[in-house]
Amino acid sequence: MNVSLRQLRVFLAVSRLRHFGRAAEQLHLTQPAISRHIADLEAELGVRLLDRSTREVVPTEPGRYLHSAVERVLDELENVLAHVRTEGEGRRGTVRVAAAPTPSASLMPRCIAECARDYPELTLHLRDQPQTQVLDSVRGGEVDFGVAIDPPDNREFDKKIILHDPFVLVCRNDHPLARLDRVPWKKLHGETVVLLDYSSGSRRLIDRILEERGITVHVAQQTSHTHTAFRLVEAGIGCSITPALSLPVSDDLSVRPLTPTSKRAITLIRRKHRSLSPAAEQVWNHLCDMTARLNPTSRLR
Amino acid sequence: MNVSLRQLRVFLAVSRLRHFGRAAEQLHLTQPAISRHIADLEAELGVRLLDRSTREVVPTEPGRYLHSAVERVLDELENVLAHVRTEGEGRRGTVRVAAAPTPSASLMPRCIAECARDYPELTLHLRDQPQTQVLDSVRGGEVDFGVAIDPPDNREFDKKIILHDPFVLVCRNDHPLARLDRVPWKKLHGETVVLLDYSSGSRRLIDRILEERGITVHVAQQTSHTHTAFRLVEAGIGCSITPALSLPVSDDLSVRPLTPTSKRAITLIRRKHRSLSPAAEQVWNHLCDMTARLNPTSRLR
DNA sequence: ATCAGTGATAATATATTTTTATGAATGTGA
DNA sequence: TCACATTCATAAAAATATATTATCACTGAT
Repeated sequence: MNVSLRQLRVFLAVSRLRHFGRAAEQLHLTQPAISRHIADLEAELGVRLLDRSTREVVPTEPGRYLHSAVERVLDELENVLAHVRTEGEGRRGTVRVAAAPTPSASLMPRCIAECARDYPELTLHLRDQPQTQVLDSVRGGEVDFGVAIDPPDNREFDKKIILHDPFVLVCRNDHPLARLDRVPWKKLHGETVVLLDYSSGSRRLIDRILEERGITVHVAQQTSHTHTAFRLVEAGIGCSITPALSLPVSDDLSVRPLTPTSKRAITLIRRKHRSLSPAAEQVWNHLCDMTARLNPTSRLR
Repeated sequence: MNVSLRQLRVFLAVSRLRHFGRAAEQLHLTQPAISRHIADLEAELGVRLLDRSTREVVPTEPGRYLHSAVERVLDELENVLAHVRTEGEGRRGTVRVAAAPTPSASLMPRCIAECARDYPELTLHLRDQPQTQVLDSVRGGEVDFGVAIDPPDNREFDKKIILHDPFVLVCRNDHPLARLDRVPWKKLHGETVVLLDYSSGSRRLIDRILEERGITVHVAQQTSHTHTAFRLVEAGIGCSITPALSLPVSDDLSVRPLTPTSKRAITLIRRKHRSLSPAAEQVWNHLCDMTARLNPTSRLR
C-alpha cells in the first residue's frame, strides 16, 4: 500500500485538533475510520506520529515535522489544482486566433472588445493573415483556431460556419440603382464597377458569380483595399460589389442587397482531434454567440 | 469526490508516455483503469488534460501545466515522506538524555562514544543533573528520557532497570581488609571511613544499610566528589564505600565487593504514554544492550 | 477494404474504506 | 477506592471505490 492524500489530510486534522473524534467530525467520518487512517499511515512510514492516550493526543517529533511539511506541500497542491480549475473555466489564459482579412477587420475587433469586457483576465492575440496562411497557422498549431472564408474541405479540420456574408452593391446615393430596395444581379450588366483585385479571395467569387449569370461588367478600377474602392465609388467612377461585412459607413454611399443572395461562409476552423484550451473555447463560443446575435437585417449595419 | 494521488500519478505517467496502454503497463494496471482515472481527474478539474485519438495522446495546455506542477509537488511530497521514513529508522535526529551524576560519569560517556561510532548522524545531548532534576526534566519533556538511580515509584513514568550497581569497599592496598577477596559489611564496624556527603543520593543509602546491620563507622571526612574521597583514602585517612560504577582507576587502591551485596538500580525512565522518538529509542536500546554486555564480574572494571 | 492499434465503455469482480458495535484504558469525582 | 465518563482501538459487516475482462468504435495504414 502507499500513502494516500486522504491519510495525510486525516493526519493533519488529528494533529491540529489533537483529537480523533473531533477530527472525524470535521472530516465527516467516524472515529474508527480516523484511527485506521492514522494507523495505516504510521505503518506505511514506520514511525509513530501521534502519541495518544485516552486523555490526550500529542504529535511526536516526526509527527510535528510531517505536519508542517505536509501542510505546506498540500497547500501547494491545492494551489495547483485551483489554478487548473480556474483555467478550466476559461476566464484566464492566452488565446491566439488567425483570421482572414475581412473578419479581421470586421468581426474580430468587436470580438476582442467584448472579450476584454467580459473576461478581463483573458488575453486575445489576433493574427491577421491571408486565407491560406490562416489554414497553415491552424494546421501547425500556432494558433488555437482560425476564422476563414469558405475554407476548402479538409479532413484535418473541424469547421463551424458562423455567418453567411452576402455580397451587396455599393453605389453613390445618386446612382440609378440606388432607387431600388434590392438589386438583382442582372441589373449590373454593363455597369462600370470598381472591384477588389485578386489578392482578395472575394474577387474570384464575384467573378464566378457574374460569369455564371452571364453578366458582363466594365471593371474600371481594381484595388487591394475596400476603403480605396469605396472612395473611388464616391468619386463617381462607378459602383462596387463587396461582402456586407466589409461595409463602410458613409452618408454619400448607398448599400443594396444583391438578389438572389450570394454568400460567403465565415467559418471557424480548428484542428481535428485537438481540444481547444478552455480559454480558446470561450472565445470560439463567444464568436458563435456574437454572430448569432447579428440577424440578417442588422448584419447590414 | 476528490483528486487522489493515484489519479495524479496515473496522469503523470500517461502524459509522459503519451500512451494509455504503456502507462497501464508501467503502473501495473490495465488500460481501462487508466482511462477511468484520467476521465475522473478531468471531470474533477473540469478541464480536458489530454487530447487523445486512436493515433496519439497529447497533453493540452492545462495538461502541460498540471504535469510540470504536479511532478514538482509530488517530488516534494516524496522527499518529505522519505525523510520521515529515515527518521523512523532512528539513525538520525537529536536525543536529549538527563542522567544522574554517577551514570553521567560512567555509563554515559561510553554510550555517547558508541553511539557516535554506530550512528554518526545522531546527535546526543547529555544533561548531567542531580537525581531530582532528572525526574523533572523527564516529566517536563525537556529530555527524551532519563537515567536515574532507584527512582521513586511514580505513575507518570515508565521505568526500566538496566544495571544493578553494588556498593564496594575502597581501601589502600596495605589496609587489613584488602587481604580479603570479599568483605562482609560487618567487618566495617568501627572502621574509619571517608564518605560522600548528603548531596549524593548514595550517602543516604549507605547510612541506611549500615544502620540496618547495626554497624557503626567513624566518618572521618565527607566530600561531595568521589575523586576527593579516593584521594583521602590514598592519603591513609581511612577506607571508603562507593558504588562500583564510580570506581577510580588507581594502583594504590584496592576494591573489594561488600557482602551481602547491596545494590542501587540504575534505571531508565521516560514519560508514560509518550513514545520515544525513533532516535531516542535507538539510544535507549543501546543503553540496555550496553549494560547487558557488562556482566557482573567485568562490571568492576 | 481490411487490419492492426488504440482509447472508451459496460458488466463483473476485487479491494478498500467506512460504519456499527464493542472493548480496553485512564483519569475524575463522589 | 470504585463507578463513570471519555477516548482511542478493534473486529465484523456494509458500503463504496477501484480494477479487470470482454467488447466496441474509431483511425490511419497496407
